[in-house]
Amino acid sequence: MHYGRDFFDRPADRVARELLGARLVVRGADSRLQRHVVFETEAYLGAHDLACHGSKGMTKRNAVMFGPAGHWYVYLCYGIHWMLNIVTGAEGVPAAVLIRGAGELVGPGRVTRGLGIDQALNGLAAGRKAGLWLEPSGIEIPRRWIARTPRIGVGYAGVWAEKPLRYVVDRQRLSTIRWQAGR
DNA sequence: GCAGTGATCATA
DNA sequence: ATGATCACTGCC
Repeated sequence: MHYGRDFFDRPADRVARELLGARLVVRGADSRLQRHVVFETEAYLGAHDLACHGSKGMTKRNAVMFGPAGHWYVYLCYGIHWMLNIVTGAEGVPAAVLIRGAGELVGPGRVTRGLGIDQALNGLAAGRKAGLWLEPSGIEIPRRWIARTPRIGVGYAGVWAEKPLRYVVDRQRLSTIRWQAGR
């Protein structure tokens, strides 16, 4: 079963860390499923977080962030790249987790390009109906394999640019775990 | 190291 | 209507 609203209805930094090792599952046009293990995420905490889109109030673009947890927030960046986020926390709190890497897809723009994701998913609840969801892997990632760093590309955000809200698990080690788990 | 890309948003 | 901005990528 996939992660639902309860899992995402928590602080974004907590969700971002716990999504490491989870599977991002997409149902393709041929209805086959692709699974990609999430290895990099970033947390955007809410209106007080100056790197977060929600910090400037609600707009047409970011309205989904203010809605219920567990919905996809997808927007276009630099005119080319779709960014895939999952909304977290209480309704009215504009928080989300950006999925920056999963499986062989390294980088947030490559994740969406690789999976064929665009604005059609924006606002949909993560799940079977949307054709894209997250599910537990059952694998516990050792805490010491997780690196926390400042978020990428948010230099404009003052002190918030420095907060260690990017979570990365070493991909080499991740592949080792999966192999040990017998897959 | 930096150009490309175009929707979005504030300003008018 | 116009101009600045931008949670990035690929090629120099």
